[in-house]
Amino acid sequence: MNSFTEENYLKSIYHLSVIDGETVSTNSIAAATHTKAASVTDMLKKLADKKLIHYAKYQGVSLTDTGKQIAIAIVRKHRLWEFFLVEKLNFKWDEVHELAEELEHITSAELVDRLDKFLDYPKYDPHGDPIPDNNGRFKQAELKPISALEVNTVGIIMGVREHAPAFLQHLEKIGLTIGNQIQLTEIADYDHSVTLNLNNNKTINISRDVAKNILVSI
Amino acid sequence: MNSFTEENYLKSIYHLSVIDGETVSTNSIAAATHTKAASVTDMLKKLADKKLIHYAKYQGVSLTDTGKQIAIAIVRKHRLWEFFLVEKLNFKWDEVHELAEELEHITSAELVDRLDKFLDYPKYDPHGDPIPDNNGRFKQAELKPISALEVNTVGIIMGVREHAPAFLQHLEKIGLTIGNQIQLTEIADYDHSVTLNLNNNKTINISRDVAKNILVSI
DNA sequence: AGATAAATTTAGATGAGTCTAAAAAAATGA
DNA sequence: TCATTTTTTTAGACTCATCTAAATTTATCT
Repeated sequence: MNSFTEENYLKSIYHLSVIDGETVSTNSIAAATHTKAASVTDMLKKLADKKLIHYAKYQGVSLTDTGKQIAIAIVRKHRLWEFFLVEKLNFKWDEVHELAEELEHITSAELVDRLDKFLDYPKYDPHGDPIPDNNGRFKQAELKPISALEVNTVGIIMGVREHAPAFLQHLEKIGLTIGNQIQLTEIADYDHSVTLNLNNNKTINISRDVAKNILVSI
Repeated sequence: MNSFTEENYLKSIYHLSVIDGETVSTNSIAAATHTKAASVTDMLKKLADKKLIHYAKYQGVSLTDTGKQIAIAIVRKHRLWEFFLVEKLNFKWDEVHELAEELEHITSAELVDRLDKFLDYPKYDPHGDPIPDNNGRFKQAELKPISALEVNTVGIIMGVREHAPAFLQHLEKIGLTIGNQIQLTEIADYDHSVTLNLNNNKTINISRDVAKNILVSI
């Protein structure tokens, strides 16, 4: 079996490869796992020995099929537990990420599948991320950050790129959450901040940084 | 915070002190944690430094108030998760112990209390063990092993002393489970095996070893 | 291309938790 | 009681995951 730590490396490599493309750098893994590059190198050798990653010195890494399968299984667990925490235990969406970081390492595959059934096979977690099925299959809906929309575009908020509680609490505070319909009415030339019309007729202004981290379907 | 490993030692010491009385021996802890006595001694020093146990060389150990509080919190989590697994995810009572051994180490106290509420504050887990409330309080019902009953006594099965899947599966097989009413009709002189009448009018015979591990209220 | 900067790897050390083997203390029993 | 057995502790070593500091490789820039 793979240790808690090995699982976290695989998960980080997976997430980074989705964002940064096929191969992932040692430094980016160090940043994601809150460790130092030297520690990452040690672990990469170990994961390569186990044939969970493709690794050539100085060349970055990518997951093998087996490694990817394990990573996706962890992501599945993480998102199902998040859904459970919000839907059944009434946690708020900004409270569940840390908890799911622990729960995702519970080993039993049987448990995950039963949890999935109990929750009635949800397709998306509370942050709008797709939940892989028990074969690891899922489709990422075609989403764009608000920062990439043109003026007058209408969209529905489907997810976020940033899961930090501070960010999610900020969204709560300005009145944005998953499912909201928004229309982009203006992009400021000066700072690229964005003005949105909500369908409760309120108008709000968000910074480019915030706009980059909110994903919509159009 | 305390590590996964430290928590398991505290839990083991707690369980052993319930069975064996106030102070617990190094060897019994080694057996309970599947380690060697030398490893236990090392850990006892560490737990004593943290003031979680009272420890004097060669004299056995007992939990401090703090240590006991932590141990009971772990027991509470273990039993709540077992209840969840059986009641909500439809696991069988012999399947949940191992899973709960992992789940009991999830740290959040908030999570446990919300789980408790979600489950509607259950008083007993699937094996009949009492679930401590969020102040660590619980009452152990007055239970006797069947092996301690006299002939003709009627009782209701309330719990088991042994949680190994093999034992629980054996009970399933011979038709005994929690809530069953039984009447002890005979104790064999030869091997102390016991004959029981169930309230479906079936009669079964169980060995003394099995009788010692089934707890009834009379 | 050559110099400098950045990224990565190696070398050697640390702490947690475990082990075996040997020493020390406590319990047992003739 | 005192010799023997059992229990417990000490001593020293190992693995895992981490670190810092130094060396090496790759990338970048003029």
